[in-house]
Order: sequence, then structure tokens, then C-alpha cells
Amino acid sequence: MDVSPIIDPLNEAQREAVTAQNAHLLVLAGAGSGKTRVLVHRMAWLMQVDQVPATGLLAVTFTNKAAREMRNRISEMMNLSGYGLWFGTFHSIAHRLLRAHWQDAGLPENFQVLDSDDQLRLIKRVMRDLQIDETRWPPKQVQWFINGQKDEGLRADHIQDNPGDHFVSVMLKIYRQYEKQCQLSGLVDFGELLLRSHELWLKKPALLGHYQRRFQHILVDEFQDTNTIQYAWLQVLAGQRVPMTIVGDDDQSIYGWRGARIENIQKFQQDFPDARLVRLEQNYRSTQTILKAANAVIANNQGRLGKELWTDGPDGELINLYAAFNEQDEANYIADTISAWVDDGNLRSEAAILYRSNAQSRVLEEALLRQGIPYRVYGGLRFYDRQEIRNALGYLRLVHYRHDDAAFERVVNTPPRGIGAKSLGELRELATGQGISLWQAAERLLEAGAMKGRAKTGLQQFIGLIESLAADQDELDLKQLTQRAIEGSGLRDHHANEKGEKAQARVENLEELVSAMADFEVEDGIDPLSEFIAQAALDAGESQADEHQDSVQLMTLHSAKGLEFPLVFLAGVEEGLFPHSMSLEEPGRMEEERRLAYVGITRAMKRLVMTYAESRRLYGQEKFHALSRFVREVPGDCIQEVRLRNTVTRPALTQRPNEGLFDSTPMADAGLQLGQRVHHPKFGEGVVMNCEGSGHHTRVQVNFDDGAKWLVLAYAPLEKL
DNA sequence: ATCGTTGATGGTAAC
DNA sequence: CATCAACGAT
Repeated sequence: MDVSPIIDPLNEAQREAVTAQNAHLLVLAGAGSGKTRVLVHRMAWLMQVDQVPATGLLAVTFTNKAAREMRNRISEMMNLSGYGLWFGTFHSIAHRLLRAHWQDAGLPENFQVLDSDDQLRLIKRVMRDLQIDETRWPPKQVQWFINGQKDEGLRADHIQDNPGDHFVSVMLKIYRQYEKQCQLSGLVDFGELLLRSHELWLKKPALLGHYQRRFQHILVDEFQDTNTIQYAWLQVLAGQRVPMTIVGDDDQSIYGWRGARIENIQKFQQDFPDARLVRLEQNYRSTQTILKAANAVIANNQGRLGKELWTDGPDGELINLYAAFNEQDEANYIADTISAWVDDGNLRSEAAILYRSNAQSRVLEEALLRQGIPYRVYGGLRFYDRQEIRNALGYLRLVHYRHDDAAFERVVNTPPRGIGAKSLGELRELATGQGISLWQAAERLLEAGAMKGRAKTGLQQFIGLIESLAADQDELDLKQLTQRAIEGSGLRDHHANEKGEKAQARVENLEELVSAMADFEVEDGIDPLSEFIAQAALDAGESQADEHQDSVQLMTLHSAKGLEFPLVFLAGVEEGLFPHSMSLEEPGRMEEERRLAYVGITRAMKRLVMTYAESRRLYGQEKFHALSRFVREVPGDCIQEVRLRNTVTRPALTQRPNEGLFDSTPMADAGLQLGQRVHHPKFGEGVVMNCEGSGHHTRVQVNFDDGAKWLVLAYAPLEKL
């Protein structure tokens, strides 16, 4: 048997990980160390050498994107379709289990996945029923509480109700009612998927045994992001017999705020003491300089498992640090630098602008727009979270499952058919009173002749529409069914008639949904409609239309994890922004911010530029932030500060963090005087209105001849006249 | 049903 | 400051 394709492309540590014989394996994989490659090759190894069939492997990832990528790579390598493999996120695997064993799990056959938007609506409804003041107990906070508890594996009944703690009492009351309502309507939220399947195994040992025999090896990616219930789930499944390969990097754990337990890595070592440990420290992505910076920054964290990235590649360029006058200037500098990068023959898509918070993207976008640089913003609204899409799916969900109250509420009056708040209130009242679904309540009220006028005809029409779609379901494929739902309900016209530019975009999105339906394939024996609906809840869905154009990538540091770019900008490296002001107090949170900095720095392959604004408009106020501590933690010889018209190597900054960076006078550096006439290649001629140095850099304010307004330029290439 | 006003909020974000 | 959801008025 020839295993050379599997092990030849690997370095020593990677090979050790791929071929490890021990029962359990823990791979500490640094950024850019070939983590995905190791996982893929290990799967190949297990199949080819250990003769594990494809159906005997379970691979768990955190995003669908990662799962898809891995599936593609393994099926390419092994030349198989990839269908037999169990690949997916914790949630999608749990979902699959619950679908298969709904009876054992105590769920209705048609249970639906509740996404966070629907979840919030349901919580609001429950609170209204319980007559709990929404202003005093914000529904968002309730949602946070419930999800947090579920992340910890706790149901309402598991939590001690302490009458002294009013907050917990109220939360529990809502939680309990919410659980009841979910069960009644056959709704399962994200946390519930995990909780329920965990309980399923504890409750049905025979079933657990079946899967333990089936899975001969479990592989888990991004293990540092697992939360308590996910870990418990894995632990039960693996039991005493199924070996696991766990891959993670404690230094890249950045989701503590959503329940991730970094200490699960140590816990794994304790719970499975025979686990072999392999460290992947050779980096194939970044230059020496960038890695030196990253290592130095992360070294400031306590209690790390310990790992130091290295490369045998070149030193590369120094990291550039640009001190902007304000956030506009920062954005302009970045846009200019990208223009120059493109002029040098590089692709825009090789450049990424990373920032701590989404709000920062706007100014950056404006600058790029002004310079005509195409860009793409990641994150933001998911495709399946868009109103029009949710509406369309609402109809389909009702066709699939009449008692889906969340869907009913959403579309019963969208587009408007005269069923206003009053009629809906009556429906809700009857439904909660009788413990039936809104759909059943509607049928009963109609039969009893309790509705009249527009509400009556509207409701009849609505019910008729759903029934007729359901009746024709078997003759139509998914695409045709969706088309009919969108047209027949008047949803398409409804959105087309909206005012503004959004109307067209919404109709286009609806069309995109229809074509997504056409491409949707499922394995035999699975109901495609049900599968699609679940997928819509469980999958972010790649959305942006213009992704084929060569464009600059904008995203938060969080969404940059796992990606790499030749040119990376870290914008807004300022105390209070990054690290974020909410994290300044607690050391634990500060360490998470630092890991985020580590993630950001290690995204860069060739060139890294960090920028900060001396003055930034934030919540309507001018803020003057100090340079981020994370920049100050970078060794001085890795950084150069970009200045007006020339660059200066920065002196050892770490030794005197609060002083100015330079001793020379910026005024003289700029070679300008007040009132002097200057020329700017883009804006033409003008007169210098102000020119001052803060000790960090020079600010030049120029009043240009052709515009009434005057611009503030801190770095603009000015020529004296 | 649509428009305009008020008020809260401003952190990261996957499933 | 600026945005957006929620609410009230026409």
C-alpha cells in the first residue's frame, strides 16, 4: 500500500500527528501551521492504513464553511464522493441525530430549528403571556440568559431558584415557560439541539452504543471554541472506546463571550491522560518579523499551554505603524496604500482591512468608495436572516409543519391581508388557553364563525393558500413550490412595491432563493423541503453577489480567524477600541483581546500595517485614545512608523510607552510653514492653514482653492510651490 | 397601512 | 453623533 501521498508533503511534527497510534491525540496547532492539512491527512491515514471505512469517521467543525472545505479536500485526496463521511458542525450533527431519532428524543417528527431571530420573538411572546415588563427585563438579556444556560448544559429545572435573587427568579420563570412553549410548538433552538442529543444518549444507552460502534474515530477542529455542553456531548459519545483527534490552539480562543471554554483543552488532557500531545509550531504563512511580533504579544498572557511559532522563511518587511490625525485620515491612508499596492501589480483581494468592531467599517468604506476601490464587507446580515427570505421561508415552513407558530406569526399578515394586531391577539389567546397551535386556533375561530370582515376573508385566504401549496407539494419540486409560494402569497409584489432601492434588492434575493432551491440536492429518502428549512437555519449561506470581482476584504478580527492575506491592515489599534473599553477591567477579558491581536497579526503573510487615530469621533464625542498596548508589546525592531513623506525606524518604544515616539520636530520634517501655498496631486492647489506636531506626527490642514471646505491631511504628499 | 417621532444604544457573532 | 427599532398619530 502506498502511503507516500499522505505523509510525504508533511513536516516531522505533522507526520507525527497524522500517523499517531495512541488512542487519543491532542494537536496544538499554531496559526498557519497546516492544521487543516493535518486533519485531512489524518483522515486519509485512518482510512487507508487503519482500514477505517468512511462511515466510521466523524469530523466536527465550528462553521459549515470549514466543514465544506474539509470535505472537499478529503474527497479530492481519496477520490471519493464524501457522502458516507459524517462531517459537520456540532449543531448540524446533533440535528441529524434528532431527525433520525425524534421519537426517542421526545420530539414531534416535524420539529423545526429555531434561529436566534425567531427565538427572540418567541421569548417576547412568552414574556407578554407572563405579563413581565419588557423594559425592565430586556428580551435580549433573557435570550442571553437562556442560551448561556443551555451552553452550560442547564435546563430550567437544573437551576436552583433562589428567592433572594430576583433576577434569577424572573429569568427562570421565563425560561421554564419558554421551554414549555418550544416543546408545544415543536421548536428546537440551537442550544437545545446539543442539549437534547446529549440527553438522548444518556437516556438511550443502546442508541449510544450503536453510534459508539459505528464511529471508529472522532476528529474535532477548533477545539478551543467548544463550550461545556459540546465537551460533555463529545465525552459521552467517545466513552471509553472511541479514539479522538482534537485540534486546537489555546492562543486563538476568542469566543469566551459566547460560552467557549478554553480550559476544555486542559480538561481533555485530564480526562484522557493517555492522549498524545503534538505541537505544530512551524509556520508556513508569515515572515519572521510578523511571527516575532505575534509571539511577543501573546507571551504577555498567563497560563498558556506554550507554543512558539517559527519559520525558515525570510525576515520580510518591517511592520508599518501609521498615526493618523483622525479616523478619516486613517481611512484615507489605508485606501492610498491599497491603491499603491494595486499599482504595483497586486490584487485587491490580497488585501484585508481588519477592525475590532463593525462600526469602524463605515468610514473605511467611504474612503474606498471615494477612491473607487471595490471592496467587500464580510459579516453583517446573513442571507437567511434577510426579511424577504425569512418571509418566503415562513410560508414553506407552514407548508411543511402547520403548527410552526413562529412561521405563522411571521407571515399571516405579510403581505397585509387584514389580519391586524387585534385578530392575532384573539388567535394567541385561544392558542395559549387551549394549548394548541395558532394554526389550529385559526381553524377553530373560523369554524365557530367568530371572525368577520376583512380578518375573516384574509384568514380564509391564507389558510387556503397554505393548504393548496401543501396539496400540490408532491407534484412540484422544491423550486416550483417556492416559486408558487412567493407568487401566490403576493410576497413578491409586496417586496417589489417597497420604496427605495431595497425593493429591487429584495426581489433579487427572492430570486436567488429560488435558484438556491434548484441547486439543492439531498440524499434519497430525505424530505428535501424539511432539509432545506433546517439548512437555512443552520447555515450562514454565502451571500454577497459581487464576490467574483477583485475586491478588498473588510471584516472584523473575529471573522478573520482561519483566513490569510498577503497584505493586512489592523485599523484602530487604540486603547479603548482595541483592546475594547469593555475589556479593560478584567484580566481574563484582556487576555482574550490579546488573543484577538494575535489572531490579527498572524493573518498577515507578507506585509502588516497597523493604524491608529489620535482623535476619533465616537458616540458623538471626540475621543483621544492612546496607542494600543498590543502595539507597544511588539518589539521595537519589528516596527517602523510611517510619517509624512519619510519613514523613521522607531526607537525602542516598549521602554517608554507613554512618551512621544520621536524627538525631532514634525514641523521641520514636513518642511512647511503657515500660509504657504502647496500642491496636492489629487486636490490641487491650496494654502496651509495649520501645521502642528504632537510629538507623534504632523497634522497639516490645507484650504484648497476649488472647494470651500478645507481638508485635514496628515500624510498627504504635498509639494511646495 | 404608512409615516414620522421618540428613545435606547453604541461588542465580537457561529450555529 | 447617528442609527434603528418600536410606537403613536394620521
